[in-house]
Amino acid sequence: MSTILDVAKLAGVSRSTVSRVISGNGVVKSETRDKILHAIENLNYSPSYFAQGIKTGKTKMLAMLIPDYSNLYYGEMYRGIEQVALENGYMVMICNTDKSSTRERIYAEELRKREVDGIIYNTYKRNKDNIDYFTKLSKQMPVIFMDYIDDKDIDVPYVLSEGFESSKKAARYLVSKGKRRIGYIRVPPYISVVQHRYEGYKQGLIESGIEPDEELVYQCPDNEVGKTHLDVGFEGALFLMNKPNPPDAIMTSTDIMAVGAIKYLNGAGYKIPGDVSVVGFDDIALATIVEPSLTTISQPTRKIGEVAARILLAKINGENDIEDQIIFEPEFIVRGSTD
Amino acid sequence: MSTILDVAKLAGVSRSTVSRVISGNGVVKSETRDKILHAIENLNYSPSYFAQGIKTGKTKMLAMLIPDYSNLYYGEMYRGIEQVALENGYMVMICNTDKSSTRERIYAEELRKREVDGIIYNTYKRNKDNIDYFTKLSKQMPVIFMDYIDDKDIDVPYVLSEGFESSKKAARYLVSKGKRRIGYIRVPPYISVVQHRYEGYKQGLIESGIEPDEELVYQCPDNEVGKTHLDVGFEGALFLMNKPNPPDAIMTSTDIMAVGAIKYLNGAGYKIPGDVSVVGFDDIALATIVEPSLTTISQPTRKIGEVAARILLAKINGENDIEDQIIFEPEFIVRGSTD
DNA sequence: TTTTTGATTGGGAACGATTCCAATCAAACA
DNA sequence: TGTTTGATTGGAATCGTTCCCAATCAAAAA
Repeated sequence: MSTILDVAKLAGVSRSTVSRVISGNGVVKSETRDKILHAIENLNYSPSYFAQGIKTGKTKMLAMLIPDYSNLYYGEMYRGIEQVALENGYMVMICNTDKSSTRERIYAEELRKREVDGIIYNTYKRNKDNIDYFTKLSKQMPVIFMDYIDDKDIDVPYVLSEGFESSKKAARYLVSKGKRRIGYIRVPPYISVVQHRYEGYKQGLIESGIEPDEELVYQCPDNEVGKTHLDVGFEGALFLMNKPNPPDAIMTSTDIMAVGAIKYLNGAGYKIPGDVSVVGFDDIALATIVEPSLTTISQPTRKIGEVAARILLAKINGENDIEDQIIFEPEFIVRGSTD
Repeated sequence: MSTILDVAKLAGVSRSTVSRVISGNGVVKSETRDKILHAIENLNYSPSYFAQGIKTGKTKMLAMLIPDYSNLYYGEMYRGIEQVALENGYMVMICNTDKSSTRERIYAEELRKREVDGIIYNTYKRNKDNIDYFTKLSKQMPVIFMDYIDDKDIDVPYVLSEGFESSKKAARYLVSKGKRRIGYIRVPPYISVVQHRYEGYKQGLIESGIEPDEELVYQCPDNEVGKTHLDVGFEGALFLMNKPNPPDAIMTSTDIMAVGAIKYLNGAGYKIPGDVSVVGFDDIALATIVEPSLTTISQPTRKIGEVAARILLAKINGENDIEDQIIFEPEFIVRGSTD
């Protein structure tokens, strides 16, 4: 690999001048620039990230923490992030935390050592220590919280989709379709958008004149590790449908849970949506693969990733006055599992 | 962030001595070592990857090129890689090439600049130029080809699953179940394991006394971009089932294609496996989610990732005499789509 | 023609480690 | 007691950049 010195020699100038054209800081006469550009071309030179990093403190590297690689919601978000990153000469490191708070910390520590320029933080457990850790971290370097909301005035950058109004809408839609016993399968109420979805569901029932019934809500136990949303959905449906007075519709916190529920319902011989309607949340690709296809609330997931990456890059570039708390409006999409 | 000099000062020794305990090269008196370890602890010091990298030329970073993030086969492989990497202080960068040869090159170029220590190369198109590029690259730095096989004596490191024998077995199984018109949905015959699977299918038929019928083979057109295996499977099933004399079983190159086929068959009202049996290849998680669950040939995908990572790390550490061409034997798993 | 000015360019220190080589020192040997 | 030896340790150069500051140079002004 050739160095800046080789380029300088070939172009007949000094290191400094070459550095100026590479980094774009400072002026260089255009003939000189051309000579240097030529030399760079000839030598197939590219500056060492190490040497640059040691001086500038920038790695041109972003990290994305995700709780579960196999949840393609994050895959879709990643696509948006990757696109923006690549356009700007950044690379993205995916850190799969497997829903473990410990692994979040291990990765955070590793990322600190590696001095990544920014962190996109997707968490699942919302462990208080970790939230505090990343909140504090966000004062020192660009960090953006995804899908995290405690109250809207919290002092960290975030990007998320609104969940309350859209869930309310879905619940009301089910009622308008003649459903009366609408169940819900949910993850534990960690402070998060997921809780808002649940609140929206309840509010939707109330506004439709139906009293929410705790009997129709299945919440997966808190402490079961290694269990996927798919399992939770399956078990939730099994649990709810075997009640003395089972639901005629089921809403869930996420699409994957809805797919799990559909899997149970199909297997147990229920007709969807005849016996039971199902509504998910996210609109992942799987939503159109399952049979019947899934009515869901669609987040602009890819867009969310893009926006998060842009905010991060802006902050890295020192633009601190940008808007860094963004809430997207999702869209209710009707498919076969309700109609 | 504190530097090695801070540690040296606090411990009352020189930079060199601190460096010796960090890198583990050279001897240090155990009392001195303890003092230094204490100082490191106190200052929460960790060496700068930049400064280390500039001297050692090592980034402690691996890259994994994958053609499609949403194909969870790669997700499972990644888990294996990640585990080994993390255990050894490495991080893995996932590079999603979206099946584009151009993007493969863009990423390769970027990775060269970033001087990653090793590359795990999953490709889809097997573009000749790129194969050559990575083959040449593999002479200069650790690169491992995944699922790639032209002939077994090719001179690059690789890890893959055998596809011929297992596909043969699956075909024979279908015949033993009374199926006679066994179709196949496949991707174009780029040099690869996928071709071997197809050959195995044909051989299985021949050994069962059935003449392979080209009419029952659907090969997706070569030039359609943005089309997923899922789409191919769907279209393949549609194509085959609407022939004058449709198949009574369908095998596919990959599970995702099989899922696409199942989606069509379900939608069109065929009974699986009564009217048509379906067999996939890979055993991804989706295989047990679809209805009916998918009979398939199971690769030890995670293990494959682990082994690939270990080979890479060995090479990085200069162990060049290790075995670096590994072939795994997959397992035939019977589920609802055939029984 | 000499001086001033602004545009370019070069030189050198710095970034934070690693590593070779020389220096130190105490114990062992003669 | 003087010398050799091996174990530790320190010093200095080095890796490939960036960036401040000083030097150079040509054109414009005097």
